[in-house]
Parts: sequence; C-alpha cells; structure tokens
Amino acid sequence: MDNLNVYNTLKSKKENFTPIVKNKVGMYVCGPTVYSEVHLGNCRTFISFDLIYRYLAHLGYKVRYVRNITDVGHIENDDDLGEDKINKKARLEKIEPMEIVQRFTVDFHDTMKQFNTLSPTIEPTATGHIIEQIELIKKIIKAGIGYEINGSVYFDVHKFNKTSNYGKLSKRKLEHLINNTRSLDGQNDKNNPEDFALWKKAEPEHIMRWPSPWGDGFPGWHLECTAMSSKYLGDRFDIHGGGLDLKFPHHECEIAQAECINSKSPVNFWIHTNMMTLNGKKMSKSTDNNILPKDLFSGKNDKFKNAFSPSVIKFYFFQAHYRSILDLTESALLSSEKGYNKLMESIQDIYDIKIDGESTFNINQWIQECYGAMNDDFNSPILIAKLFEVVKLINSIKDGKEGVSKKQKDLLTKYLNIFVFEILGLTKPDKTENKDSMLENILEILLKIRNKARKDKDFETADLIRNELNSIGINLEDKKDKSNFNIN
RNA sequence: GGCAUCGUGGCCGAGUGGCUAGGCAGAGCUCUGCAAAAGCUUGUACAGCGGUUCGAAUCCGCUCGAUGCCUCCA
Repeated sequence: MDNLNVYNTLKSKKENFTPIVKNKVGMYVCGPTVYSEVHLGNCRTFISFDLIYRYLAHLGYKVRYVRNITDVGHIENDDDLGEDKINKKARLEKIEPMEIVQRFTVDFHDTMKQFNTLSPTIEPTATGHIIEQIELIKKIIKAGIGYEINGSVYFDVHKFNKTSNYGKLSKRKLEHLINNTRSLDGQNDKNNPEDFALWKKAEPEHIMRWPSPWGDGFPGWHLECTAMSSKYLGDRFDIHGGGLDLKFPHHECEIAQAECINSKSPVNFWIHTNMMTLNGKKMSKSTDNNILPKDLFSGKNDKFKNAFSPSVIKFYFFQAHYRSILDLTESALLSSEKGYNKLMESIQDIYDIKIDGESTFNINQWIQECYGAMNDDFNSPILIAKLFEVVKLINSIKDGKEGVSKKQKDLLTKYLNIFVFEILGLTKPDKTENKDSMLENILEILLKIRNKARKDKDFETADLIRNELNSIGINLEDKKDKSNFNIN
C-alpha cells in the first residue's frame, strides 16, 4: 500500500501515492455528456479508471469515487448561436431535453455494466448542482476575477494569471494562447478571448435555463466539475481524472476556478488517460470516426467484420497502458481474443489439475511481481504478461512436467482470481450464449453417435457427422478426452 | 504557428543506461484415425544522424515522421 506510484500529469512524473486522509481516497473523474451514446473511446477512459478504482479498493483504501453526468450541453464551435447541444437535439426530435438526458444516461449505465465496471460511489448531475455553481460564481466575482457583462459572467484569465499560473497543468503560456485562440462568434462580450464563461445568459428560445443573480441562464462547462468535486470531496482531494483531451481547457479552468475560490490547488494527483484511435485517427463524436460499443458487440457495423465481446475488448484495452495511445484494429482485436480465451481456459484448468509433489515456480515472488506491476502506475500490460507466466505453469502441471502442492494450488487459484476478476474486472466467457437447450441436447446425441462410430473405427460415419454439422456452422473439435462443438 | 506526447521485431504492444515483457502471426516438434484444437521450442527489434558514457534502444542535441490539444470531445 505504501509503494504505489502514480503518474501525475501536473508534475509530468511518477510520484509515490499518499492519500490526504489516511486509508481514504477521494477520486473525481469527468463523466460523459449524455446527449448521445458513448463511443468506445469514452469507454476506454472509464474502464481505465475502473481499474484504478478497483486496485485502490483492493489495496484497502476506502475510495469515494465521484463521476459526474454532464447533462447540460455546451457550446458548439460551429454554431454561431452558441446553442446548447442537448437543447438543440431536443428541439430536433421534439422532446424534452431531460428525456434525451434520461435515455442516454440509462444507455451509458447499460454499456458500463456490460463492460463489468463498478458504479461510482456518487454520480452527481450538473443540473442537480446549479445552486452550488451559482454560489461558486459569486465567490469568484467577490475575489475580483469574475466579471459580469450582459447577463453572462466570465473568468478573467489575465487577472488570475497575475498572481497564479494559468497553464500549469497543460504546460501552456498565456501569451501563446493570446495569439492562437480562434475567434468564436457570440463571444464578443468577453474582455479577452482567453476568458472562459462561468455563466451564460439564456436566449429566449433556450429551454435549459435557471434563474440567477445575473438573470436567466445556464452554467459554463468547467464550473460543474469544480462544484461537484469540492462538494463531495472537499477543497483538496487526491485524484482527479479524465481523458487527455480534457486537460486543456477543461481541467486547466477547473484549477483556476478552485484556486480562485480556495487559494489552493484543488488536486494532488491529476491522471489523464490517452486517446484511442480508429484507423490511426482519433475517435470523435463530431466526425464519423467512431464506433459504438453495441455495434462492436453485435458485429453489425461498417468498421469490423467480426463481433467482439465486452470482455475481449476490455482485455485488449488492458494490454496497452492507459497513458498510451491505442489504435483499434480488427487484427489486433482478434489477437487479443485468442490470448483472452487462452487465459480463461487456463483459469478453468487450474481447478482440475492434480495435486502432486511441489512446483519449483516461486508463487510468492510471482504475486509480488504482479503487485509490482500494478504499483507501477497501474501497469496492466505487465500484469497480463505475468498472468501468462502462470498459464505456462498450469500447462506444465497438466503435462506432468511440473508438480504442485495443495498449498501452492490454493495460493495460485486465489491470486489468479484476485488479479483477473477482482482487479482487472474481467469476466468469464459466456458459453451458453446463443444456444438453446434443445439444440444442445440434440448435439450431445450426435456426439455420442459419432464417438461410437470413431470407437468402432467407422470413420466414414464420424466424418459425415462432422462435415454435415460444419456445413450448418457448427464446428466440432476432438480433444484428448472429449469432443467439443462451437456454434457460429 | 504554439504546446505536448510518441516513433520498438511480420502485427499489437510493455520496458529500460549493461541481465533485453507478453499476446498474435510464422517456423519446427509433440499429441492425433484424419481434420482441427491444444501443448512445447524458436525471434537480440527499438525512426535517422551526431554527442555523452567503459557501455545507449534507454540520457542529450538535431533531422524526419506520427498523433493529440490550442474553448464540443473521454
């Protein structure tokens, strides 16, 4: 528990992780914007933080894991009205904004459940914390950094930067931003283009609106996370996470807001997960370069020919480190699928291996190495490599090349389960999928007939059964002691 | 243009100043009525050019290339 090292984006290096309050961890992760379905890139981020959450919990920390739901949309860059995204889609479909929010929140939860991720301990919504956000704006105005113009309130980045460092997280300098900020329409009210909105005035047609001291409007994007994280985790907490694309401006602005309010940096460890690419390009909701989880699960998509189960996809994610860019390709997924199946079969095999003698394999050392991998910034690829060492060991025991004592077998079984199911959160392949019991019973009968034919050396009949089954998509494999069938 | 990250064997991907993961594919072997599956064995690769060093793929510099961010994004 003492030697966990975590890469801190704020410091650009790994640091020893020590929580602010002994044995307790406060972790905030920026959640999804629920105006459409989450794509696979979004999922990777949440799966990475699920791993971190699971591991911290496994180490014995009591973790308060807050992941918000952004149910107020934000300004679109190509929309000169600055129209709220959720609002826009609602009008398009002639339903209430909160109906969209509800639908995609449920959808998000379903998807996360299919990936076998744990629920956060608190999942607050932005719309549920409007009052808190207004209170924060008041404080920022009082601090002399927030200013109101025409019913909107902005954060004066330049003024803030005089006493603090705007850009410390993203390693940017304000002077660079000045020359490179693209001009957006509808933002002419601001003193400087670099300033960001704390509160936006709602135009008459804007449905999502709340009363405030500055008139009807809605909160700026960055404020919700400051409001919710400080409310549930305090003015200073241990971990703040999110995708790398949120580092600037979102997280930079969060730091600025919090420092302005509390005169201290809000977060000890900033953790950013890297992007996932599809065909070498970043996945994005706004371009067509993305894939929805359900379309990958079902195989019904125009990107890949094969279907892939959530567990296989998760395993694929974990074969790369969360701070690396991961490119999604079909051949890579197929490779992972084979590796995943091999691992799972081995985990099943361990229950059947016979206790005999003693293995020379140093299990205690292996366990320490597994922890070592996770302690080194949650290095799941190393952990998986370690798991395959045990796959090899189990095969050797099965082949009689290695012995194993009961104590060793129990220890191995225990830790294999801990690392694979508790920490990585993988699930066993569902073999009953797509099968009905009647079909299975008939196949069992056919197998019996075929095995009798094989025993009688009537290979013509045996091959006939196998070929006929194969022609309707049922593959038959003769293993050492029994035959298996796979339905495609 | 600015900032950041990265460039690893056929592919995917860890790691790292000397002992050089792992998966997939390939090759050889074992098992097997055959097929398949499975198992075993097998690979000195780190963009290029300089420099530092006893030693660099790892550190430094330059060049080339890729990706991300620069007010929608996980």
